[in-house]
Amino acid sequence: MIRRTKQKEAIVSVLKKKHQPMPIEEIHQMALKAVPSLGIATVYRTLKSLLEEGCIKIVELPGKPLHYEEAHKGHHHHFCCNTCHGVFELEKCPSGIHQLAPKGFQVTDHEIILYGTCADCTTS
Amino acid sequence: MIRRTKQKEAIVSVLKKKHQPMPIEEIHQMALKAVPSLGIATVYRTLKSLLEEGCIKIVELPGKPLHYEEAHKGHHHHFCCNTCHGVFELEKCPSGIHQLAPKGFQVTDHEIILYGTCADCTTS
DNA sequence: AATTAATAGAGAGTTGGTTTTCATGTTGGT
DNA sequence: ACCAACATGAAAACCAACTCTCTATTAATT
Repeated sequence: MIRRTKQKEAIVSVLKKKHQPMPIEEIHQMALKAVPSLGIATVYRTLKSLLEEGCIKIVELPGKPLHYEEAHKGHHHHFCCNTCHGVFELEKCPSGIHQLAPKGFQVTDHEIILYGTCADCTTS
Repeated sequence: MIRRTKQKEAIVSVLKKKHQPMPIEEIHQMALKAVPSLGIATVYRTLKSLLEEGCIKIVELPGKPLHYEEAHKGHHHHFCCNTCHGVFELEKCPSGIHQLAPKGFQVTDHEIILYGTCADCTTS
């Protein structure tokens, strides 16, 4: 039987509130505000079960730890801020990208990552 | 004084022959054919100095160990084969990608990765 | 050929991220 | 309120990638 605990609720709540992919460490930091005793192992365990339930999904970014985001969003890509290291979602996705592949190559998926400075870091 | 050793030559030769980004392990495997006693530490050391000399550069791919490729190539992106896990270079790069960013975001760089099946794996 | 200082190889050690262990605490059903 | 099962927290263990340490080897100069 699966139980309802304040730890789980805190973690899920963090992911619901921040609409950006977050690394484990940041999820832990934010959830600590609700449950100060929260251990990192519990964050790992909870994210693992949320993944298995299909509620969240993993975002892999080169050279960064795994990030997690809610699963119910449509196809999209990401922007990584080189200043604050935040990861933001991009709405649009250019068509025709698959044509970049050489002849004979079958493309099933693609990833686009933009790097630069986010709006907040640009103005400040 | 910097010396010319068969180990270094073997490693450089591997990178020169295979025109694809390779992970350390694969570089080691191939260079072992020329120098059977070659230790992995030497591969790391040599790649590090080649990086510092600017002869090679790092290719970071989500969820994969660092790959290395020769540095003198122009701007390009990569294709990852889900079957043989080889990484291939793409020649073209679509323009206008930077316009995917939201207002106020400054884009300085971008990464595109295609996933699928390479020509060899498709036909066999 | 001898010298000597850079390089190599083997294995130990480190690092960052993640999982496991186990004693303790908590939840939900009775 | 009680109890059994599940969940938690802390620390240890784990893992893969990478670096360091130390002794032996070897390239380049003499």
